[in-house]
Amino acid sequence: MSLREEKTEKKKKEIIHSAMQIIAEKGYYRTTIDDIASKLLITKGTVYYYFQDKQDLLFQSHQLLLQNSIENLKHIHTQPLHPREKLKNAMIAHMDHLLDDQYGFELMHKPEQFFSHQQLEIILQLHRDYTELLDQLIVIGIEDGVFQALDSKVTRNIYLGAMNWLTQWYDNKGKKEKQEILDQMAEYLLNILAK
Amino acid sequence: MSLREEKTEKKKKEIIHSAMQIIAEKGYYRTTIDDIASKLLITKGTVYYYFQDKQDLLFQSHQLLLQNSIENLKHIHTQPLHPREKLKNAMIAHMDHLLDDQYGFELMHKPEQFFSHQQLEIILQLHRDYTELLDQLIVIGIEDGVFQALDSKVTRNIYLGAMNWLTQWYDNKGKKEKQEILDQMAEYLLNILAK
Amino acid sequence: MSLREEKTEKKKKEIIHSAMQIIAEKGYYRTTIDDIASKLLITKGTVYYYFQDKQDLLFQSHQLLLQNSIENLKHIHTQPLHPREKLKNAMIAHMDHLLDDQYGFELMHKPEQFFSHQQLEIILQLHRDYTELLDQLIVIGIEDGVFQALDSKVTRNIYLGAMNWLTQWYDNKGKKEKQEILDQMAEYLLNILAK
Amino acid sequence: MSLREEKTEKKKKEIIHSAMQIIAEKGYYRTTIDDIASKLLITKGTVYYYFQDKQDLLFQSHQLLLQNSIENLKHIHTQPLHPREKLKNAMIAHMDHLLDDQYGFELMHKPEQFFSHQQLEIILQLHRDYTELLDQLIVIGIEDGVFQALDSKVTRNIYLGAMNWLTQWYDNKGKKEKQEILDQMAEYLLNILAK
DNA sequence: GATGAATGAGTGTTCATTCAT
DNA sequence: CATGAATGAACACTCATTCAT
Repeated sequence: MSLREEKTEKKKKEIIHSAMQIIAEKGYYRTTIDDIASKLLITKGTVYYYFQDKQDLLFQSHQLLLQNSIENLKHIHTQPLHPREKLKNAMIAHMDHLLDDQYGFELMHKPEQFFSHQQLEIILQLHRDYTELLDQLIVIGIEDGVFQALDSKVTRNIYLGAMNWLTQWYDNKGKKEKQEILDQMAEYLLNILAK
Repeated sequence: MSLREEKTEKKKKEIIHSAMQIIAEKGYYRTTIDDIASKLLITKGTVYYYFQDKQDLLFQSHQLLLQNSIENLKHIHTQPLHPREKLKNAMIAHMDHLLDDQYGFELMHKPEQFFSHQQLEIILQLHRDYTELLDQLIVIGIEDGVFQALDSKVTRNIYLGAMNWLTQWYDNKGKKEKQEILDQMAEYLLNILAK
Repeated sequence: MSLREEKTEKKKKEIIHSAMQIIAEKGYYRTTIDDIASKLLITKGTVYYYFQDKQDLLFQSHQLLLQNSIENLKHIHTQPLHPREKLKNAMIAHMDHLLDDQYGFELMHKPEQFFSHQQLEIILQLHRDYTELLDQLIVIGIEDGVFQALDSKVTRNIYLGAMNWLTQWYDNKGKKEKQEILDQMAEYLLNILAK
Repeated sequence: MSLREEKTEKKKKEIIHSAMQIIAEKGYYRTTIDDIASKLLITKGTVYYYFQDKQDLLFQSHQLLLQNSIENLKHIHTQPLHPREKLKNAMIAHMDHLLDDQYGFELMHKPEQFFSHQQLEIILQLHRDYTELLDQLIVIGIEDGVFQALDSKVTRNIYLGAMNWLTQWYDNKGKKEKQEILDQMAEYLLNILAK
């Protein structure tokens, strides 16, 4: 990658980051291109220089987010840990990521409303990749006899729902430490699979 | 209530129902008043005859939904059943309702973005009423020694998240019967509290 | 006039009166038929029973107002007074009327914007009748040698402008009594014609 | 001021001028943003690029008008003329301005109906500044013994009313020359203060 | 006579998008 | 590369008006 391309890439990430923050706060429809631009002290036109349109910006943001999450999961897969610990780590990483970047919740809900057909294909593939990795953690645990032999897909969906919902009720001014809550959540959820 | 008032009330409910369906499909911001009206073969003006504005329509819809859910839960409370069965029934009723009326998911996410301060007060109170009733079902089970003594609030939030997420992945053309899925979901979730 | 017609006439005047008050406060365009109706605890439909449309209501109100003013002036004409006193009385009556019924000021400004062609004819005729009567009071004074021989039309327009402007600055909570102000205004204005 | 800012300023004034003309003709409420835009062969959107909303456009127009008038009056104050001539010049300038830019009459009537609280503060202050300057011209004449010692505020209000009313009856196709009429008006009005 | 319900044309406003410079 | 200016398609909302009952 040339220096120029790197610079471009860096600028794009800046814009994506700014967009993600504002969309997380205000939601996709309430966020204007102006909001995103003015936060970075640039103009609307500049955003259009780097992205085709609002949808494209959203798409690239979402894609980046998912790719990062997948990388995370892959990394966890490679670690030499007990299946229960691996799954627990995956869940905690998921929630951690979610709370840092509250963004995206809106988009996980009916993504077909936000993306074009082509984009949707890619997004859904990434979703599948992510859930696949999650499923494997469950399946491995079952095969190892660590977990009950439940339906891995239903279980995974329960996990995703419960974890994603965290942004609704997590109170960062609450008494408990964040890590304590995430740990508790993970433990409770692991109860489902416990023998 | 006079005949005329009843008719008005009926019409309002018709509009609310139409609105709920379209908002469930397309989301609040993509739904126009025209969409809602033309589905009922009436005009925009008529919608405005019954509701102050788009927000008011949304508010009244949401309020009605929550009130119905609360009634449901209250009814379950009065039934002479084992705590485990009560909680299971409550969960199944929640999910059943959700799948019938997919609406509302979007709104549960950051309701402060959709409602005025006054409206928000009312909505949040109804939320509290609902979760309170759910919590009680958990607490009673714990006190009766049927459930583990987990944190009822965290457990309840796991339940709500997992259940609300169902609309994301439930496939009504899938192999399994709806009732079978709901039962399975409830059973898995009850695992968390199982001794 | 039959009893029924009288009742109708009375109701029309009620509506006209209500309309005049609100239009005086809020202006023609900011006043809705609903405003006028609800002040009288009747419905929009009822207003349309008595008047063809908003314009018609406005027209009839304005017409009534002008007719009353003309009657006033005619009455002053018949009184056995010194020309200066007659003119002064006419001015004070004009201002008195204006302050009671602040209405109409907006309409005197470019009436062609408010009325249909036919209506305009009638309104303008009434305007002419009124100014004619005012002019005569000036002319008589000049002929009697009481006033300077100024251009009566220009003088009359000065008088009308100065008087109609009163609603802009008259402060009914001010120190001076209303009658005192009106007297002072009239005296000052008479200075113009004074020899 | 940069070239670009100057261009922007120029464009804003163009729009203001267009708006003032149409509002003078049709009144504020009958004037649509489309009217204003299409007169300049631009689109509605462009108007909104330069002004926040219709009210803002109105406010800025009115403000400009008043500022110009105040400048005029200040200039007259500095001239080495007899008090009577100064006042006469001020009156003629006022009327001249009014006839050129018929606009604004509607707004002087109950400005609180057109402007926001903040805007109103500014507008009223400008009104006060203007009338203050007018009052001074009267007071100076009185102190110099040129005028009768009448109440300067009442006199000023008579002057303003009579002058502003001119737009109602001035007929630019009439026999008399404009300057002749304005001179006559001023002379008649000065009669009031004449000893 | 009176009303509640319904209408639809009109208008202000927003905002993603384009493009010449 | 970046920007300011301009656009126009949408959309929420208002309100005079109509009409069946």
